[in-house]
Amino acid sequence: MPTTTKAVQTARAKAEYNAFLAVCPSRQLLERISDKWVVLILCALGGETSGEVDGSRAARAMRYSELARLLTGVSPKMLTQTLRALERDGLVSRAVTPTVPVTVTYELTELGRSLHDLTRNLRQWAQVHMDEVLAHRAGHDAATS
Amino acid sequence: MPTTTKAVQTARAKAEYNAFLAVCPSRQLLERISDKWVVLILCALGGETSGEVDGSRAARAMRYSELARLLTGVSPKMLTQTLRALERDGLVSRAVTPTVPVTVTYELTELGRSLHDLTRNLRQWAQVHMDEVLAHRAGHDAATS
DNA sequence: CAGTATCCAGCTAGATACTG
DNA sequence: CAGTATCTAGCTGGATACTG
Repeated sequence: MPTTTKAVQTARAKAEYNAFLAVCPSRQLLERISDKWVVLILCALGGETSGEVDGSRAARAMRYSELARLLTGVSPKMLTQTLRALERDGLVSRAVTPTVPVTVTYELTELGRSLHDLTRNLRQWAQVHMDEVLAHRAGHDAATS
Repeated sequence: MPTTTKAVQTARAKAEYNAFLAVCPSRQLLERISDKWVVLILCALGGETSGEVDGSRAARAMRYSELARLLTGVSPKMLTQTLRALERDGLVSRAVTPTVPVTVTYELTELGRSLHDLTRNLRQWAQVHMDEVLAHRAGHDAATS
């Protein structure tokens, strides 16, 4: 069988590879939070609008345009797309108030807040270790050049 | 000035946007760990070769080909590229033993292990909450269809 | 106000073949 | 064994214009 062997092997490898991915739940989580707009929206709705690490800001609901203004440079497409995805996963809730014109607010759910706590921990680690990482990177680049 | 206005506005928006990104250190960290091969390599070198959560497996050095075999489906290009990036950031160390043929092993550094601890926490959260997320997602899809 | 629709460019990952 | 080199295809995100 000269024609199938390669393809079969590839398919098999793909299957195993997917299996390996599947057993790593942190992968699934990363798939959700590794999107840059997700992190920023989480920050915004979680109340981290400044660079502070006081950790005491309250989560609050924000309007679509409010988010758009805060996440400077986000296109309506990405903002909507990201918010929809987060809503789909039960991390944010969307509330429509039938004023004229219509008012829509987004807010972290309980689950969303627990995820936000995680990203806060990430931020914590980052603030402690990223300098080290960046320093090592710079050193490595200098040594290699 | 009819021609510059738009571009200037865009550039300004980009700058502000980058500033907002910069104040969020967790973004930088995510930039590093959100790569799927990074997570898998961290898992592998951290000793999480199975889906177990016993948390007691020791980190160990692994050879290039060993990693390639474990991360089924990874291309040599991606494997090398990812390992180099991790080495550059001081998260893994690369050791060459001048045997014939040459033997190369990779190992988590102290910093790498601390990052691996983080991904373990992520895995923890994922195992607790991902079902909830996926259930909500399924429910949302069913309601929307 | 809060989106939707469309188009396009850039980057990245995968396949593949080759080498010290 | 442990990579490097090259090419290409697909997806993602950004710009932009339009609408209930």
